[in-house]
Amino acid sequence: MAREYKLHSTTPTTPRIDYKAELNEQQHAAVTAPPGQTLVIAGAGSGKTRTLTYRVAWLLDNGVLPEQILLLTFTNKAAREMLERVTMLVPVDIQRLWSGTFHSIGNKFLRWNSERLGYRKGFSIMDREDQKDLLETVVTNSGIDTEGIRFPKAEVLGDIFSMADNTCESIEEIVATRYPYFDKLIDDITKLRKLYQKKKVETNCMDFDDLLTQSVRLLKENEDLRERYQRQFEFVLVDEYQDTNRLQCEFIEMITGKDGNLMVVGDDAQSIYSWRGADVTNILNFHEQWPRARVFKIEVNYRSVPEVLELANASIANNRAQIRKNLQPAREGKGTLPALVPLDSGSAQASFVCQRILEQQDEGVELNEVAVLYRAHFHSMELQMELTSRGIPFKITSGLRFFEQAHVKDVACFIKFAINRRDEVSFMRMVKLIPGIGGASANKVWNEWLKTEAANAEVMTGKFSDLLIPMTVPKKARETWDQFAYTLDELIVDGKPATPPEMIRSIYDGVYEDYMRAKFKNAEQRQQDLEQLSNYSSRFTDPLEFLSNLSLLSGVDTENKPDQQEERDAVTLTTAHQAKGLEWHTVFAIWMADGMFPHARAVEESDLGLEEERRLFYVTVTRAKDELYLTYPVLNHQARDGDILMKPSRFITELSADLMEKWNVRSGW
DNA sequence: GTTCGTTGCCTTTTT
DNA sequence: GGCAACGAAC
Repeated sequence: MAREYKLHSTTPTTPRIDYKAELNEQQHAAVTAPPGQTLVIAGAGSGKTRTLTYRVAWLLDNGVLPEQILLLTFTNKAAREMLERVTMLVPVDIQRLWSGTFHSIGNKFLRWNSERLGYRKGFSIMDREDQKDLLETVVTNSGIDTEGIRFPKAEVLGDIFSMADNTCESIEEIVATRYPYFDKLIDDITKLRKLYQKKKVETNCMDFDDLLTQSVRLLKENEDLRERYQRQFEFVLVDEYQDTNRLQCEFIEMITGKDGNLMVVGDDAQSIYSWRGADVTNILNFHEQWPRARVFKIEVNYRSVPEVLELANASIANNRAQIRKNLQPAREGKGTLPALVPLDSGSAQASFVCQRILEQQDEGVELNEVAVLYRAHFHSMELQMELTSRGIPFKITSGLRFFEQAHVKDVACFIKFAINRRDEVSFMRMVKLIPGIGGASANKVWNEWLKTEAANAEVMTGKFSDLLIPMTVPKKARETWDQFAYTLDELIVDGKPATPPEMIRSIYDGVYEDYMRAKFKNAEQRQQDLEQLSNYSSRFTDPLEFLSNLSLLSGVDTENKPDQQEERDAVTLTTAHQAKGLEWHTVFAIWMADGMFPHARAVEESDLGLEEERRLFYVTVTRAKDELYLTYPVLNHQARDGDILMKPSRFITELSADLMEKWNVRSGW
């Protein structure tokens, strides 16, 4: 006979949450859905994050261990925010929970198991620029004649390969559908892809897409790993499912298993990443892949006033491919309609936005509650200048992320090379910083380096300087070259890498300070960036982990900003894409002119392109809680063609005029 | 042959 | 403002 024995928990018992009281009926149904496969269709502003958060809390509340939960989100920031909210509901050590983007989770798997794929330990991660550099050398060494004909540049090749990876289609299919003008070059492109893949293994580097393709390969080819991970991750949750692609879908399948517990949450009306290979059919045909899946809908919008929501609903109704939803407002109307504001010029538009922001501030709206959204980064230029000259603080999600800035990448390439001594891209970047060394000389020293033992050894035993200084370099470069070699010595102490902050200090003091002063006008500003980088790095003892985080997290500044900066009251400037999941009291959507939004190129592509632009417009307007301004300049001044007459966006003209109020703005004198 | 400054052209969205 | 192509200087 068996005896029942209970082990008392040393932590206080989890407080039971009153889920019924804190959630609406639809949310409650999704949160407490039984195990199995679940699709949650959640409209804009319907408490999608809230639902997922409570789902995680509910699982923990029902005895699921944090380690058994895998939470996949679109950005690392979203994962962090969700986990922070979970801890407010239930006492749990969120470190134990697995959460993050597909790439960061894939990276974790690969760090443990890269040898099984023919890689060495401690591979480097290449960003798009590194990828481009490596592809350039692959093309040059391939012997393929790229002269005369219109041969795709390295960047375009990277896009083609990436698209093939993410959609799990062949090069032939990708070229046929997206790059028909390269039709005759398919053989060359396919050959280059093979060469590139080989080169990545040789240099022990992975690009962003490898983090996923190789993870999927790893799980497909190794039954033991597949079983182990499937057993561990009892509950898999996926956010923003409408923006997943074929490859991510396979990843989910591998990690969940045919009968696993999977909950995906998304809104097909907000699918805006097809250009990156996202496939709306993932969400539209979810039940075909998972026949026993339950479907829940959440159709109450808590965010926006009815006036804003009506405009959004009317707009998205023009799209054909979608799941019909009936999004209902929970809030009371205010009686003011969204504003349609034509302005004379781009600068008038900037002035208008600034003036309205100041007026709003007087009315008690904090700057944190105001955002300006646009289709493309360069749309914000004029506004940035105007805001600066008026002294209105703003924070901008810029085109370049922290890690992508030249000076940060420069410093990182020293660390990368010191750790992965086959990292050709980093080596090249590093030595080309030396005055007098360009591509040709760099190639020569690289080939010499490859012949040394240190390039192939697991651990670095000798000194870099002993190997590098005897090499022949141009006379002009000699002195700096030696200095570089000694700097590298400081990065590896007794075969062990120094700590990240020590490395950064050595690189900066040893060589980079001089370089930066000579090269950049704003050296002061960049020095502060590196200071911040060093601060950030101090939390890591393993440089590899530091580097992974640097390339996979969206940036140091968002991750580790001193409170003062983070809390500072400021207007947000962002692209519509990056505004995903966020909300503000007042939203200005600027450059709402045809050709700008929708973007001219997206319209040329196909009907599908236009529908995606409309979904992006839908995302834009549904960010507004109370006030929405749609502005566009009537005249667009261009350096080459002079003034061009602009028409309002077709997304505005196709709407009934009584959904908004037109403002006639006149300039003062 | 190699490096480096100058000129002219173009500008979507990102993990 | 960023990048490729071109041409001058080493």
